[in-house]
Parts: sequence; C-alpha cells; structure tokens
Amino acid sequence: MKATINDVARGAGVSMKTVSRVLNKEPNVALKTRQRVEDIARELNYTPNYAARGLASSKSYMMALMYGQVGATYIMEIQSGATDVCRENGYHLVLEPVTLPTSRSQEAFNNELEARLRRLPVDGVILTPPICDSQAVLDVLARLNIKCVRVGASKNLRASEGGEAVPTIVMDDKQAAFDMTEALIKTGHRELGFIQGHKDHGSSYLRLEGFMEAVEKHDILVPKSRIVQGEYTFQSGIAAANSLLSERSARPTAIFASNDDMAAGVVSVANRHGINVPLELSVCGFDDRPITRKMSPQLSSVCQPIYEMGQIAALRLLSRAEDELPIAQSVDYKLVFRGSTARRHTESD
Amino acid sequence: MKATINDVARGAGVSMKTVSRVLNKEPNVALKTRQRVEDIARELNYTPNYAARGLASSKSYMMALMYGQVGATYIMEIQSGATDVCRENGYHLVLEPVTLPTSRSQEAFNNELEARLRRLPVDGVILTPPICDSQAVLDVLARLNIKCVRVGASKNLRASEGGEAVPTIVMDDKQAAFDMTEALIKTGHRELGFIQGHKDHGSSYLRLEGFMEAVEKHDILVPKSRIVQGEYTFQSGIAAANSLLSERSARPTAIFASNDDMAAGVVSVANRHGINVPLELSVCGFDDRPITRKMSPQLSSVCQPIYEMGQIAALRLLSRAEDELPIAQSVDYKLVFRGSTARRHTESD
DNA sequence: TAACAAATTGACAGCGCTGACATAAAATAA
DNA sequence: TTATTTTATGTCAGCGCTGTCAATTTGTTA
Repeated sequence: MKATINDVARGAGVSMKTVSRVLNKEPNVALKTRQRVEDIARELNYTPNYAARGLASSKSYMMALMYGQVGATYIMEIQSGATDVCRENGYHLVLEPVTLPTSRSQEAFNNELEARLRRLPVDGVILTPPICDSQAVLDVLARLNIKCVRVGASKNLRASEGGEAVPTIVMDDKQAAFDMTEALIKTGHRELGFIQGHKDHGSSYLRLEGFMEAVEKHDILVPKSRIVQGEYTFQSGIAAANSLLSERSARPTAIFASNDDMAAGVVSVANRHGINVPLELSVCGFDDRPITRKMSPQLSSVCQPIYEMGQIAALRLLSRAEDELPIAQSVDYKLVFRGSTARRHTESD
Repeated sequence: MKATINDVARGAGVSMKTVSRVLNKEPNVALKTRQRVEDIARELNYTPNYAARGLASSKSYMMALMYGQVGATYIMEIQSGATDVCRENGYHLVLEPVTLPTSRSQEAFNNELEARLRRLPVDGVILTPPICDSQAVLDVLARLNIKCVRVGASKNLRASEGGEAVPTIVMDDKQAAFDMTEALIKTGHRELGFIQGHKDHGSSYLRLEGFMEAVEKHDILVPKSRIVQGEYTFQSGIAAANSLLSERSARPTAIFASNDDMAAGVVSVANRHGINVPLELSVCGFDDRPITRKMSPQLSSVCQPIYEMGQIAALRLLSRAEDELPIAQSVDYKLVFRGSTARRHTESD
C-alpha cells in the first residue's frame, strides 16, 4: 500500500541505491536518471520511511530546540521557523526546556542534562537565550559530540575551553538600542531614562551599551538615577517606573525599557499617575512581543526577525559544508513606532 | 559503545525478545526476570533505539499537536504537558500549525492536510481549539485512520458522519462562567456587563450561557446593550468597553470578559477614562493567561489546568484499553481573584 | 588506438528491534 | 497420576533504508 524505495527503483529501472542517492540529493547521479527517479517517486506518492532511514544511517533525523526562561511567543516563533526548515529536509524538531542551575550544583545539572540527551538522541541542537550563554550546556554538548547553533547569544563562547567556535545567529542588540535611543533623541528628547534587563542575560548589557553610546554621541548627560536595574518582568518595570517618575521636576520625557514587559509596566504606572503617554512621556520597549499590541497606547519597540532566526539556525545545523559560513551570522532588526512615543512636547506646545 | 538489546539480553541471560517485553511493559514476564533485565539495562545505561523500534513495529512513535489561531502560551503549556508524557513513553511530540479554511475551498484544505499528514506519519494527534471543532479535520484523520483526541472542544463531533466518538478533554466552560458570574453577584454587583468571545469559537457560547444562567438564577436583569460581541482580541475588548462604559449613568459596576485579552482592553479603557478599577468597576477575564499579571491592577480570571490537559491528552493517545475511559473527560478549573475585582463600592462607602 | 581516470550505478549486508509463531515450564484440572 | 490449559521464554525473519565496496560506463590522455 505504501510505496517504498524498492517500488520506485523498479519503476525507474534502477537500483535502490540510486534512488536513495536521488532522494538524499547526493552527487554523482546522471541528470536524466535523477529526473526519472524523481518523476516516478512523485507518481507513486512516495514518502521516505524515517525510521528505516534513521536505522540504516544511524542518525536520528531529529533536532532539539533547547530553551529556558523566555516568553512563549519567542519560542513558538523560533520553533516555527526551525520546524519549517526541518520538514523540508526530512527532519523533526522537538522542544526541550532546560532550567539552568541556580542553587543546584553545577555538576548535578550537567549529569542530568547529559542523561536527557542520551535518551533523546538528536543530531543537532538549537540553543536560545538564556541557554545559549551557558558554557556548561556547550560543554555537555561538546562531550556528547552533538552539533549545535546558538540563537541570540550575547556572550562569546566556544564549544569548550580551547574548543572550536559555535555558529551563532545574532541580532545586533547594541546597535538596535543605539538606533532606538537616537530616534528618541532626534524627536526632541533629552531627558532620558533607561531600564536595564535581567543581570543574567547578556542582552541587558548590550542594550545598555547601545543606549549609552547614543547618549554620549549626542552629548546628553544621563544621571545615574535615570538608569534603573530591572529584571525583564512587568513587575520590575513598575518598580523602575516608580523610581524614575517619582519626582515631578526631575521626570524624564522618554523612557527606554530593555524589553516590552518592563515598558508595559512603565506605561501602566504612567496611566495610574495621570501622566499622558505619549504626550508627557514617551515609552519604548524592545523585542516587539504581542504585549506591545495589548496595551494602550500600543508600544514602540524593536522588532527582531525571530522566525527567520529559527530558519537560519535549523539550516546551519543541516548544512554540511558549513565551514564557508561565517561563525556569527547577523540578522536585521527594525524599529517599530506605535502610539507610545511622540515628539517631545515642548513648553510652547 | 552504545548498549543494545542484545547486550542486555546477554547480560541478563535471556533472549532479546524477553528484554523487549520488559522494556515495552508487556505482560507475561516473570517478576524476577523482569527485575533482572531492568537492573542490567540500567547498569548498561541502555536506551532504546527509536528508529529500530519504529521500523520493526511500523509505528512512528510520534504524535502531533495540531493547533490553530490561539495564544502561544496556551500551546506551549499543552505541549509541555504532552511532551512530558510522551518522553516517559518513548514518544516524540511534534507541533503542527493548521490554518482552518476561510475563503479557500474546503476541498483544497482537506487535500493539503492529508498530504501533510502523509509526510508526517504520526501515530496520534492532539487537537486543540479551534481545530478540535473542525469536522473537516476529524474526517481527514478518520480517513487516514489516525487516532486523535480533542482538547478544549466545545462542539460535539464524531470521527465522521455516523463514526465513532472521539475522546475529548474538556473544561466546563459554562459552569466556570456561571461560578465567576455568581462570584461577582455575591460581592454585591447587580449591574453586570458581558463581552462575548469570537463567533467561531464554541467556547464563546458556553461562557455566555453560564453568565446568563447565573444572572437569571439571581433575578438580575441584563439589558441587551450590556452584552457585547467581541472577538477575543485586545482591540475588540477596547471597543466593547467603549460601548459598555459610554454612558456614565448606565455604567455597569462589573464587566466579565470572555477572555483575558478583552478584559485587558476593558481595564485599559477604564484607566483612560479615569474609572478606578476595581473601586468603581470590577473586571474579570477568562483563561488566566500571562497578561493577567502584566497589567495593573492584575486581572481576576478563570484558570484552566492546561498543562494537565496536555498530559491527559497524550496519555489517552497512548492508552491501549481506552475503552474504559469516558469519552469526555472533564478537568477542574479554578477562579483566581486578583486586584481587578472588588466588592461593590456602595454609595455609603 | 590503448591505457587510464572519473563518473555513474549496483550488489549486498546489516542497522536494532519487534511480530508471528514455536517451544518449554508451570499451574491447574481430570 | 496424566491431560490440559496458562504462563513464560525463545527462534527467526524482516521492517526500509543506507554504507561499503565492487562493477560498469563514460570521458580523457598519451
């Protein structure tokens, strides 16, 4: 009932091995043979048997997406991009949540992770924040000899001490923060506030750096009190906003939060205090998550091409001659302006 | 290097087949044999080769989670529960987004879906809203003879016309809406507003029914203008709120939105209009998504045990003797009260 | 032209496991 | 006790594919 390679081989008048070559896009098959085989395969509605293929080639044809404590939408988009690429290449993607060790001993974590990966024999792993910045994870992967690629990494890590570099897909967080900051400045804002992200996330520092560079470039002085530590959560955004907006006289006219959740916190505090956003206060976030459109006014933010990053990551895991690709591949971002930012409202307005 | 069944068999002094029986929890193995095999397997750090197993048994050991246009967090939680169960049983879960046909012809959709499922040979499928209420999808699945289970379904469907019933995991939306409404009433509210969900989602009607029954039970009259059609989106919540809160005199003191996004819209409108939530207006949502904690005040809502539903769904797909289980399995919900609801603020307060 | 190299194709074993069936051991009935 | 069922274990082929290596064809060079 279901067509096998054998059927296709018979139909095309070639050996199974030749069919196999065609299906796996291997070289050294005459063009017309290849086409004939492809035609027959299509005609017979042939689909490969993954299990048989995996057994014979001792590959699993699976890759894992390892993720930690990040927004569900982020993961869903990455996985969506990666899945699409996997499907086209006869691969499957499985999700693998990982809780980075905190109080637990590092060693216990390593052992556990190793055990999990043994049970889940994947050919490759996509690492997303904050996992991608964990040397421990990279070490385990290297020890098990599992290929991996990092998405959105902020630290410069190697597969192991002195090991080889790990392909990385990144967005230029720093430049994006710089651009967004400059955009605020160019719309008249000089009293700027900044809310930093979680201390454990590398992006927190990059985004702060971008902000600082833009500010310095335009000779704007930002007092220490205007740069508040956050934790990438709504609550921490509220706390930061309370701090930034406490004194009426010293209030910034624009606040740049390192992610959308915190920015949402700021807007909600502003609303509470009767501070009009954006007329009295411009607010912008980072990441462009759905929450930007689930608040009023809608939030300006920095949009990452997350889906594409997922695609690229999967592609890199699949590519054989990856040597030619740069170790760090950079993707574009886009500033998105919505209702939460406006030209500075001067006294004369 | 990697242990096989053969190694375990030799170690335990039994045949491969007996080891296989133990590993697959098949009956008819002597207790002490079973234990010996298990010990040796553990000792040898044996993990089954899924490909070989799948090839030999002509099963794929994969199940799919088909989902449509719903929140990412919902899917992530379902998949999390389902994945955990799958892992324990040597299964893998893959995600499969499905776009229900709108203007596209129904037939084209069916063919496409069938083609996808042929290429993705799964042993079972978990259907989530709104896919679970699509007879077309059930038909295709039935034709391909793929086992499935519905999660959060609101319509009563069969595998095909006159076909067998499909196992379903549900929450009692109607009762939950009833309870939440009654809770509002019991805290003094008699001027109630309701925002209905999207017309295409069965839950919209169930939730409305629950609301209506509670209202009727307590002899409260809710004028038609107080029941507004929404679409389960933040924007539609805003629109509905604008309608409900337009006339100061006829303002409800509590609004029950059929989901959290719409409730968030209501709160944002209230904040804008200077209507204090919860003192002047109580608002509650449904589903208890993360947004309930990403707004101020935090939103009261109805919490579904989504993770468990994912577990149960996977379990049902795996269970052999499922005949004994009820076709519709019901899970518990929980009302969660946060800052957005309060006892009615009477004049004398 | 022969002699050789390169490109193309095929033969075949076997990946690790399970299904179908056969056999042996234990439990029960007669 | 023996006959019969029940339970426990074993034998073996083969699932569908690919890796290895050998055979063949084609192209190139001398």
